[in-house]
Amino acid sequence: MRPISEEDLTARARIRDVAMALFAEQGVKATTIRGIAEAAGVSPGLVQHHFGTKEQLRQACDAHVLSYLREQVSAGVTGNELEKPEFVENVHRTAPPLMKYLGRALVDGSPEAAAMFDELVRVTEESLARGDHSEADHRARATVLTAMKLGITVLHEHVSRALGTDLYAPQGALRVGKAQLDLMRPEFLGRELFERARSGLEKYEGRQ
Amino acid sequence: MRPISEEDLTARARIRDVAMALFAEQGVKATTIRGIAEAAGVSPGLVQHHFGTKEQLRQACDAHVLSYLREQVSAGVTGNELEKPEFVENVHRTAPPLMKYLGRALVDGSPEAAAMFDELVRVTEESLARGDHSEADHRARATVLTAMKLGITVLHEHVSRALGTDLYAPQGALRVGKAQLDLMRPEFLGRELFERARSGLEKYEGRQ
DNA sequence: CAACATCCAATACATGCGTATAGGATGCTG
DNA sequence: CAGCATCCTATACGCATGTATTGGATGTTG
Repeated sequence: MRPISEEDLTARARIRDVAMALFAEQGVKATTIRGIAEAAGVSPGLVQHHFGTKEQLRQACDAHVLSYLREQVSAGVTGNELEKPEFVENVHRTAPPLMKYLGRALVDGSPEAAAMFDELVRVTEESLARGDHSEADHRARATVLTAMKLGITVLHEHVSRALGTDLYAPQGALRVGKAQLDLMRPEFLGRELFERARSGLEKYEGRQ
Repeated sequence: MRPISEEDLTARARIRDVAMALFAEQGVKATTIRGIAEAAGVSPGLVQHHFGTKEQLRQACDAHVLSYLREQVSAGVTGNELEKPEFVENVHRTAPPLMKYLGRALVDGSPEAAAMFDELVRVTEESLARGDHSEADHRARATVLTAMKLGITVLHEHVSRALGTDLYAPQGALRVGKAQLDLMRPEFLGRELFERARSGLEKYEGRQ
């Protein structure tokens, strides 16, 4: 698995990645085709050649995060890749730009991002209902839970500033992860999953 | 206290309110002066006459939410207005657009909104440190707490959709409020404040 | 080698935008 | 009533942007 540098990527992929970064930073409307082209080191015409219109480029970005996230989640959950350090390492290197884009897409009103939000609420609700058969408002709890979780992503810039550390750097992610576990009632992750997460974080802490 | 309808407001205030709503919905860059003018029922020139440039209009919106929020918070906390139903009623009628704007301003990169985030982190951290003199990472907990809380505001559209109810309608706010209390460890609000919040919500529930 | 598809750059064009400017209507003040 | 400030509209201008078009360079295929 060779390290992927920017120059190795095809122009098309480079344009897409740059577009995702700029969309995430400035929003779709404030990002220009010319700006993307310049940042990617190509001509504006090439952007158009590969993606047609700006809207289609945005959809390509949406599709890319969606497929990436589904892929990694299924690899991490169904396949037991989570234990492998190389998997974790790889995720930590490639995920941040995608997460930032997802956060912006949620606010900018992308249908794909909205669908992903709904899906997260659904699986969270199922998980909650499995552990607690009372008449509690699982839908509301699941919604609040995913909104809070994603809220940290959406507000990553402010979180990083308040922390004095980049949220997507190891120390930042660690502090935020532990704080989340501290603040949350353990029941809602399932005691077992909760402990697994805590021990995972502490093992990670030991490595640093 | 007469009910304030749109027509009672001066043109300047009407423009500001419309601008806040459009900025919140679409973002600053995607909102046009002409769009604001049309929605406010005035000419584009008038927007310019009252606020100069689009950037100055944005700053005026920032200043307005800031002063409003500080005013209401101080009235609710230091003054004991929180018990009065008319105060609560008034807040519930006027606050939603301002909260939506604040949420968007945090993502769009307004310095004022960032300052408010930092201030919230600071007071939250002080509150946490007051109740717990251990060596816990109060800064991280405070940051995560405010990011989560504001995250619900920023993602209000998705929260409302997942709930099937407007977050800023009474039932929606109630469900979300209760879910937040359910998910959070009580220690972090302070036991006393926690119970006060819960009883307040339930009293409110009884009214509906 | 010829024909062609693909990748890429350069130019041109129409549109929508922020803003500057000029002028009209209204109400207040001396 | 005269002068003036304020509120408001209409028009115009310069600029940036999305996109269409044209043409060249490169590799691929028959």
